[in-house]
Amino acid sequence: MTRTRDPEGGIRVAVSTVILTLRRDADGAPRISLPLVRRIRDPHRDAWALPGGWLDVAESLEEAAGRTLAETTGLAPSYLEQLYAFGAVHRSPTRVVSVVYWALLRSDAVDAQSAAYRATGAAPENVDWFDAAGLPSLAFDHARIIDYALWRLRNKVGYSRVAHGFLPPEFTLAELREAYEAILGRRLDPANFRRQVESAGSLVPTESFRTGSHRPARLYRSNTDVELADRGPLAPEETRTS
Amino acid sequence: MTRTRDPEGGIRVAVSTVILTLRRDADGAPRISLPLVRRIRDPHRDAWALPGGWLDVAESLEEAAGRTLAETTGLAPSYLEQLYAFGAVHRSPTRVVSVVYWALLRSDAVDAQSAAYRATGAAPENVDWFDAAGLPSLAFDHARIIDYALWRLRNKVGYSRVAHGFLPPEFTLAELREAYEAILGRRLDPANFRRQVESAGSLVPTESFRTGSHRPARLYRSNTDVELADRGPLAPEETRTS
DNA sequence: ACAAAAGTGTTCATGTTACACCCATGC
DNA sequence: GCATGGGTGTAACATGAACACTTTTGT
Repeated sequence: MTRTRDPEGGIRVAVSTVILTLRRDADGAPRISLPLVRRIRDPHRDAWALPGGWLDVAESLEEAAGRTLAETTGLAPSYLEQLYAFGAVHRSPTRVVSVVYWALLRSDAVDAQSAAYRATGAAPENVDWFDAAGLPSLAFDHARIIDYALWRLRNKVGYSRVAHGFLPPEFTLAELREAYEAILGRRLDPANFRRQVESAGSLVPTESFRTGSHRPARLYRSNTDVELADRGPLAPEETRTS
Repeated sequence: MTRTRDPEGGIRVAVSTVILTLRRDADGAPRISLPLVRRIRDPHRDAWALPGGWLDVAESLEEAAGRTLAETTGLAPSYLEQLYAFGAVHRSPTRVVSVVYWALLRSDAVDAQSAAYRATGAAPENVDWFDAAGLPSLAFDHARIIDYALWRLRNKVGYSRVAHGFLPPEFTLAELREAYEAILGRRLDPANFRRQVESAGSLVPTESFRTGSHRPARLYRSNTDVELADRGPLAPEETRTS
């Protein structure tokens, strides 16, 4: 903001979002899954790309992320965080700076919305869900952006409660552990996992139990006194759709 | 990138940088210090602001950060990382999305450059250095941006080698510890600090010693095999000025 | 000799990992 | 009854904080 030359060089600002959820595969194991949008115009026509769009003058970055998220999935995220601003000169034929967010969706909400779309036949067009481990070839630098989002998720799960963003309000410890295992890509010891999350103080036990197989498992709630992740001094105006 | 309406709403992209270094105060204790620029036009004329400028069509975000950094300090950073993209609608009278970076400068390089400026009388105008703990009132949302940068630095120092970015190629463990202490704002046990950084494998002992007071202290080098911080899958094109 | 910083050793508390074991349910 | 996941106990090990102690210099 100290330069004198004309700033307007035809740089456009786009906002895209890496939307993540857990879906169970054929074996019943949860996998990280995300929606992609098939592009209907050049560049990269017909290629799969991250949901996103141009930033509107009247909306904040986070509002734009929430908007395209709703347009793509019909849902509001359980967690939304800015990932990175990508601005390499040649990442698109025209000059575009993409501010990318990443979001978590509750898997039960995704399933319910999918069922509703099937019932009404009103699903968004050109949107499909993909297993994060088996993505098609993607437009622009979106493959690397997704890699980075998954890396951030794997890191963040170690020092925050973001994994709760995948789960409904009540869940068993096995379900929470399965979420961690899907994110980290490795099995966790159930006994040690229990003690770690219990001592973290982020869980509130309920008096309900999930029955149906073997010994019933106690249901827990997320402790809503604590945010899913510490955003530091980033005040609500910048981190909330408000 | 899926929307149909006209994208061009007069949104401009600025790049600013929180430039951090260590300077010794009157007592000889190192303090985090940063350069600010006095604004010469509205909005916020005469207020202090972060160094920055409009993003040029032909330069990447990181190049823009490096450029304003050089314009402000005459130096290249020892560490440079994107901090956050700020895009609240009313953070400026006109619509501006600011992609903010944070950078570390070696304190010896800053001192040398200051001396050179004094010798030649060619110092950049309207630039002054401030102790991070005693900042004046700032333009826009820049005070909060600096808070966030300092928070990020404090966090990152715990799981990376970023503190080395403040120091010359050779330094004593006491100097490294002083850097950590200035960042964290608390004293560290010299004995435990030594073992922790030694076992981290990021230090290479030399055969030289810093003499002059009491028992000579061994000089160390940073292990250049490892980056100052793990940037994950963000490839060089996005993280380097190249 | 003494002060002060460099550097080593030791102890205690805490957290992590591995794994043995008991518990409660569906079948 | 027995298989299976839910849940508890425990020992081994790694990590970190606190602090006593030795070493080496300048004065």
